[in-house]
This record gives sequence, C-alpha cells and structure tokens, in this order.
Amino acid sequence: VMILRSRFLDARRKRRNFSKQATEVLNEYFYSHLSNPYPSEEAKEELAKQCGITVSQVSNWFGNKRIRYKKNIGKFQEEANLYAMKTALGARQ
Amino acid sequence: HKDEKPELDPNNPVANWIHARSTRKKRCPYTKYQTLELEKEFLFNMYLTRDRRYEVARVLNLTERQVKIWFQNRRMKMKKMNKEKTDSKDQ
DNA sequence: GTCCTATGATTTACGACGCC
DNA sequence: CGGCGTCGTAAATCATAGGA
Repeated sequence: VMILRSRFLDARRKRRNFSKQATEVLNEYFYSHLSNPYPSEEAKEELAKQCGITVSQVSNWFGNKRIRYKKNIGKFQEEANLYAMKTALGARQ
Repeated sequence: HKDEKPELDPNNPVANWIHARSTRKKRCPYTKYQTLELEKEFLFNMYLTRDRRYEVARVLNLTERQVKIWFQNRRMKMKKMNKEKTDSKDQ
C-alpha cells in the first residue's frame, strides 16, 4: 500500500504533458468559444472530467492558451482553422 | 438565418477578452530573502495587522500594497493546496 | 547526451465585487 | 465612504518534458 501510495505521489510530482485526446477536447472548447473563451466553473468541471485532469489544470490550460494565443495569433491560425472546420462538420446534425 | 449573439468582430476574436490595463505594474519576482521572510511572517499569522504590514514592507523594501497583496495571494495558495489535499484523499 | 522550444505550473498585480 | 476580504484572471516567469 505504501509503495502504491508513494508511486502515485511520485507520478503526481513529475509534470506530464496532457494526453492528445485531452488537448483535443480543450482545443475544441477553446476555438468554438473563441470570442469568449472563459468556461464557467461547471464547464470547467465537465472538461476536467472529460480530460481526466483537475479543474485547476483546466484553468491553467485556458490561462496559458489565452495569453499565448493573444501574443501570437498568426502562429495559431492553422490550428484555429482545423478546429473551426472540425466544429462545423460536427455541428451538421 | 439571424445573428443571435453579438459576435462583434470575427477578425478580432480577442477584442472582447479581458485585458490588463496598460498602467499595471509589471510583475517583479521577489528575491529569495523577501519570499522567505514573507513566508515566516505568514507562518506567524495569516492575516497582517496594519503595524506588521508597515514593518514587513519597510524591512523587505516592498510597498505596503505589495505586502498586502502577497498575503492575499498566499492565502489563496494555501486554500488551493488544502483543496487538492482533501480532493485526493476523498478520491 | 545537447540544444531548443512547447507546455504545464507558479508567481505578482489587479479589477470586480462583498462585507463591515 | 474606505479599506481589507475573496475570486478569477493577465502577464511574466519558472521548470522541465520532449523532440530534433
């Protein structure tokens, strides 16, 4: 038990990039709410659940994403188009 | 079809976001000494009296406002740390 | 292993709003 | 009203994961 606990704590200590699927979910939300990318507490909880991360991590992700997007919109243009297209296709009932 | 939400400027998605005012002071990382002393004071009491705030600011060469805000931020940090602790215990 | 950039987390500084 | 409280965030910076 102690070994499992310490292993779990060690895993938390080392930062890991989020999974590809989690990043996908976060980006879909971000680009489909680009004019107001500020998820409510409830939306953050839902995103956290979908991504398998904490609400704090969702907040960090949006904070980082907003500032980095704003600082260099051009760099994210391709990504923005990709997710805009994905959303448009998914929206066709 | 109609425009239901005020999508003010599609070419300016950032226009409606929150922006810091240009008069905001640039973030200035505190020295190890300043941080250590602030932590010691926080350990002594999480809330500052006006006299302690004046004294801490004087000794660390910070403004009283900076010390006040440091304590506010530190309390939020403590709150966050406690929440994460209980969250992981309760699964 | 080295170098570099992307990414997640943390640290200052406020604005908004609440309470006393 | 003034001043300090929390809450959520901007922006800068830190730490290092990950890939060439």
